[in-house]
Amino acid sequence: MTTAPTETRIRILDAAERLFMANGFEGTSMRQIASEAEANLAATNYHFGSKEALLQAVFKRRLEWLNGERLRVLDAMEAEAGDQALKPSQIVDAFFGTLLRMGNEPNQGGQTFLRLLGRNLSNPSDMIRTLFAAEYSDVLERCKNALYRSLPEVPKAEIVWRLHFMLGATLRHCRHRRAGSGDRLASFRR
Amino acid sequence: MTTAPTETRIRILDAAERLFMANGFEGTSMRQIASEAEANLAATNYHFGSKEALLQAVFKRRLEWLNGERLRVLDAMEAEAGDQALKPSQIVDAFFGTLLRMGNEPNQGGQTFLRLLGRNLSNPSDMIRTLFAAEYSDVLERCKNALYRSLPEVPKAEIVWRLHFMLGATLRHCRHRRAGSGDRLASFRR
DNA sequence: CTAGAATTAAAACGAACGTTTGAATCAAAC
DNA sequence: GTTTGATTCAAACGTTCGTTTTAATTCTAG
Repeated sequence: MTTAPTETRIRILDAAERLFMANGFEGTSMRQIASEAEANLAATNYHFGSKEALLQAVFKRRLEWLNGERLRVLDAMEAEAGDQALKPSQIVDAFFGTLLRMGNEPNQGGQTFLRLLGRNLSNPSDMIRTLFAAEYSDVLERCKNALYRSLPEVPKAEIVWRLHFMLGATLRHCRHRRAGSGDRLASFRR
Repeated sequence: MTTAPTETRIRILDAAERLFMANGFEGTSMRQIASEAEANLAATNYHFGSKEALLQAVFKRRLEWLNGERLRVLDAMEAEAGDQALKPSQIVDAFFGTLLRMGNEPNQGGQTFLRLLGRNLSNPSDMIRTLFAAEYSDVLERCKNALYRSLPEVPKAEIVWRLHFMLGATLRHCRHRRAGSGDRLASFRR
């Protein structure tokens, strides 16, 4: 299926991620990206096809890892819980905690990506919106079901609303976060 | 000095304000602005000289009104207070309250402008930064001095820091505010 | 070794961009 | 009624953009 990512492909992804975050999508040119990645201009279109597809790939790389990690955390939690329902705080931590912990690991582009995420999801384009719908459906469905089971007395529609609000608050946080402030969950524990 | 603003000049300013807010500076073209303002493309450069100068004019129009209003509020407060120092809450309301009340008046572009403000001041360009330094110096100096007098026991450097933090929080609020939520000061009274 | 994928280089494409130009239009002042 | 200055208009300018093409080169697996 997908071939192993090449060295240049990764350099282009990293450069695009950083430049999109710093200057926005329209404010970044393919020539800037190629130059920053020390790659040829044609290589960007060779690997990704178009500028929009490159932005998609930037998001997809991180979201695949992130949502995979979320599912792995849920797996571990449910294995330990046996047939008991998870605690709501566990589910919230699997979903939001995993996201926020992404920005803590040094030597990673997680910090840059989180801010790019916050920047682009405030006014998402149709493209970004559909990409997220596809990429998030699995983990979102699973978290919702876990919450239904964990909070049987709360109407399902209410749970969906609460998730919406938490997502909005988290994106707000991502958009304005600055590097090096330590515990990313602190602002959610008050 | 400055001639009375022409009808088209105002239409261009309004259109630019709304489009810059919706699509960002790089994401908005002069042709879009001219079309939305039902003006000729050349009229935009005739009235403002360049795209950057147009963005500056968008900010300047609102900031001149805003800072003038702030000074008027301070004048009225000090006239009533006689030779007594103003209360800190009064100064804060003159500075931040006036800003936030700007978005409450219907039939005005204040709401749009506040969000444009929040959007552009998170990563301000050099141009925006210098414009703000010039436009804000008067009212900021006066508010700082009023706070020094109002809080003589607090070190001046500490007052400056607190102002910085309040400005940051306010811009965060402006960036994510949505229309029609009523009292703009509610989130500051908790 | 060889075939195929990956990369570089240089050039060009049409489209859209910000900007400029020069003539046409209009409103008042003389 | 003509002149003057401000404003509007259609058209074009040069530049940059995303993208494509062609060819030559390097890397890598069978």
